[in-house]
Amino acid sequence: MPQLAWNAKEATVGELAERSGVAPSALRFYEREGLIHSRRTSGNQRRYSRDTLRRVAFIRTSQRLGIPLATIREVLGLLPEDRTPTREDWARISECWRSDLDERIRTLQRLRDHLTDCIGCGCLSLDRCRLSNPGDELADHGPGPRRLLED
Amino acid sequence: MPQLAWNAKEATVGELAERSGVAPSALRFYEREGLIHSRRTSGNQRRYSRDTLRRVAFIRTSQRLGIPLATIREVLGLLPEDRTPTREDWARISECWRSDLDERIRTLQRLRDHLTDCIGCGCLSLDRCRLSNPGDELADHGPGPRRLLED
DNA sequence: GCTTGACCTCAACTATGGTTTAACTATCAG
DNA sequence: CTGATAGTTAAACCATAGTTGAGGTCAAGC
Repeated sequence: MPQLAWNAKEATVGELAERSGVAPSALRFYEREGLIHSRRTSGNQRRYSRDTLRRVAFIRTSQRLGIPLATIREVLGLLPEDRTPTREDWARISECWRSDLDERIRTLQRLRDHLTDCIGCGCLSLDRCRLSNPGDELADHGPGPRRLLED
Repeated sequence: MPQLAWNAKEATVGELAERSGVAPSALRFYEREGLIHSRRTSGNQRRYSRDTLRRVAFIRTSQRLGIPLATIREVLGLLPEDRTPTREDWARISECWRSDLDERIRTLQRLRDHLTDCIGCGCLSLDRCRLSNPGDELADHGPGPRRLLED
């Protein structure tokens, strides 16, 4: 059984995984992607400082809001590097997501209203229907599944 | 220059692509995935009946609403197979997306409200914050990017 | 000192929604 | 009949967000 206590000392991947509820493979992936950082022991094992737990919490929460990792990484870059982030620091960068959420809600509402219209007229045709016309107000750029309904 | 007129006769992939604004590769992909169907000529080339254009329009529109192809395929299965779908048929299956959209809008609104609370208290911590707790009201099942914030 | 469990890296695989490329064939206009 | 254009297939590749497995190392308890 791994040591769950983590008093003022560093954590291993396993410990951070247990504390955060995030799989070790995911933590290594986040590190590879530059979202979290670690010190290495002489034997090349990861050691995480205590504020990494909050960092991981922020990442997971942001993902639940539908934010892609690349965007989360950018915003994490706004945290101060010279000191441990304070509650105000976290609150400040959390603000970044609000306008994003507002925007997505508005977009979905517009789409729903158009859909209601289009069900009424039964159109859903390429040239007549506003829903079918991407240039109208939405555009998904590039292939592959990325952010759905992004602006 | 391909024949853009398509009067009461069948269309090739290129023609359907031009009319629908969807790349030929995507149309072949949709066919492989069972979302559209075609007749084959003696030389193994695809020929699409005219109502396929509307089918493709429905697919693209649904994708713009954030519906995954697998779900779109299921709903397309509700169309009558013995006759060309009428406007009422299209309107009927379009209804399927409304509750889906409503649900997603409500989910995003809940998340936004929680976020506003959490910015206020600056928490975003694993055990205290409602946003960080997946079992609460949202759950993303399985790995990989699929529907974001689905229910 | 040895065994056990946890760690390391790298590569391959999952799923979604396609695009791109290679090698080959069909169809049509002149 | 020939050449251009458009079609065919399968396999490989893109991004996102990881997981899984192989093969090897580290650290701690006994």
